Amino acid sequence: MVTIKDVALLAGVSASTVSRAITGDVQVNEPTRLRVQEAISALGYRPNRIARNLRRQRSETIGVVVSDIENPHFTRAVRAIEDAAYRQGYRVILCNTDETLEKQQAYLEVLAAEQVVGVILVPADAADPTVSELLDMKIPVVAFDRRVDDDRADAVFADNRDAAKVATTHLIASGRRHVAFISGRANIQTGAERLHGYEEVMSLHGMDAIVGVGDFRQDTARLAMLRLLDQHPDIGGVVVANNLMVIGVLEALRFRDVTVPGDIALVGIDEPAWASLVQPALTTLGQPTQQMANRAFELLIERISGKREATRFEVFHFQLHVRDSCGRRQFDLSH
Amino acid sequence: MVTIKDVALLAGVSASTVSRAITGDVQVNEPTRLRVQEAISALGYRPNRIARNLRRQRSETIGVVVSDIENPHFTRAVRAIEDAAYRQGYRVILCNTDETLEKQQAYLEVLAAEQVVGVILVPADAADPTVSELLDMKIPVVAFDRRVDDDRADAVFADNRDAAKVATTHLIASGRRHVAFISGRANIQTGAERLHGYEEVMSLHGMDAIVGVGDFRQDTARLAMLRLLDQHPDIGGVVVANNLMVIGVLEALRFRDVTVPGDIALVGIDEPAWASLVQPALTTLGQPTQQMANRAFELLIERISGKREATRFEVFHFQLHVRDSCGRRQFDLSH
DNA sequence: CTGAAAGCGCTTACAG
DNA sequence: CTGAAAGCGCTTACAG
Repeated sequence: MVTIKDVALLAGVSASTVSRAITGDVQVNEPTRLRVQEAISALGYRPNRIARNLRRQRSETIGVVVSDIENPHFTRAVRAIEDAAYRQGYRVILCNTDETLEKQQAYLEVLAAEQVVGVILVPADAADPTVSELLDMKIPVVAFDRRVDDDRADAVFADNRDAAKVATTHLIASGRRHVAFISGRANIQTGAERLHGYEEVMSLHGMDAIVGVGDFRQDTARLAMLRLLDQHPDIGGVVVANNLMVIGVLEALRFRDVTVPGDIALVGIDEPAWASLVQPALTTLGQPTQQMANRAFELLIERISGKREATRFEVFHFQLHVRDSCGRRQFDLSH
Repeated sequence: MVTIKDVALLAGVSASTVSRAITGDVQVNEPTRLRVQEAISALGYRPNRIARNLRRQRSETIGVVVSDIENPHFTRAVRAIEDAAYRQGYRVILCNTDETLEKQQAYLEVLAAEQVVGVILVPADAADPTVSELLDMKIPVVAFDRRVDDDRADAVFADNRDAAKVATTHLIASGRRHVAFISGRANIQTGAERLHGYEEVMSLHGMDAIVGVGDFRQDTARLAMLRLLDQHPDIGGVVVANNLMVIGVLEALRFRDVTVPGDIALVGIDEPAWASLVQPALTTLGQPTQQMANRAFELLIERISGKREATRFEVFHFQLHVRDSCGRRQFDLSH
């Protein structure tokens, strides 16, 4: 391995000068700077980042902690963050928690030990004290998709309660009765808020809530939907709390020969790439994932660079994409 | 920040002893080990990984370089790698190259400077000399999905030529004539091999190849399919070279009111989560992405631990999933 | 089994 | 503008 000393020797200067020529924040005589550059290319020297980080007491790495990168919402978010990080010279350490507190804590501790400059976190548990430990260490944390309890952390999320309200209202307005809800995990903020939005609209219309308990994953959603079909044969519509569960619900409906939107109208929360490809094309509520991720990164950078002291929450809004799964377009065709 | 010296002071031992008590590879007297442990918990000490890495001249981080994590094939692979890495105590730095040599080189250089212990790489360019530079530095590289030219790198990939052959043969055997191919990038190994497999089968049957040039992305595939429909109104089947392009092709077919499998039968290479949800359900060739990723990680660990000297290539095989988009099931129903 | 010392490869006040 | 020196927080031969 070629070190800064080798470069210094070849260029006939001290290691200090080589260092200054590289970082470029201090004045270096132009001829000597050139000689250093030549020596660097001649030797193929690459500064050892670990040594630099130790000396500077900081890395150029951010931690990105999501529940599961296979969820298209988080895939897109991670991609957007990685893009922005690359442009600004930061590295991204990717962590999946599977919504477990254990993995979240383990990973946050690793990130602290790695001296990351900041963390974007989809919190599995808003009350995790490890988040506060990071903040105590002056490592900024931006919560994504959900909030954390420690109010020193910024947060970027969407109005999940409103999304469920819009979805439920849309089904009722389309003439559906006995509208059911396949919920995500109630112990996770997005899951709880989407459920509450649904319940609120149902109670507003004097209707009973019909909830199938899922956990944001395909398999349990399929089971929940099958059970609901047994218990409530009169279901006329269903709101599904996230994209992965839509797959499970569609499987259940096909298995039971229930037609969509004929027998049951369906609205999915989240907008996956395949929303308009499935049969029938899905009516969805999509959130601006990419913008949200970009904003989360910007907020983190503001903290890293010390530009901002006050905590900031930013709330984004879902958008309704009306397609075929709630029967709306059929109405349009009849005109 | 609490350092090893603070712990040593509180425990009444030297920093060396604290270090040995933590790493645990050298004998430490049980009572002193306990005192050290107590001091560690009392102070909430976490060893600084950067300092450790600098001293040990290696990190515990691997680099994972893919073309685009939004491609479901790579999403799944990255997730599998991250899981395995977590279990073995490694961190994952995620890098997307968008199939460009520039980003690949920039990232590989960053990973070298970060002193990663190994790299799993989906090469955008098999001839990139930066790969050899890594190998020169004794940083093992495992190529994933494709090979690299430097034969010191292990490689895990699937038999892409065979996949295209099976897909094309399946369409011809289903009675389709004028079978077209929507290709990926010909300058990328998987793209070239899939194209060659198609051409081989077509020429074997004395048929003319009908190729729409795509680049593995949705938009260009849509355009390519539209153009093909204009030029060859008699197309009876189409093989699509990857999952993202299937979306574009289906959009084009719908736009032109071409029915699947009535007018055109379709086989997609890759097995995305939505394969059985689209209408009609897609006949696909799926590769065992998760197994491949796990194997790639194992190969990397063998190199990192110095257990193996010889380069290894491992070839996995695609599996045909017959669904509705090539009309096969309709045949079955008629029995 | 334990401590003192050296050193990993940088950066950065401090002089000059 | 440049160099010598100190030091970031660890680990690890070397003694004892």
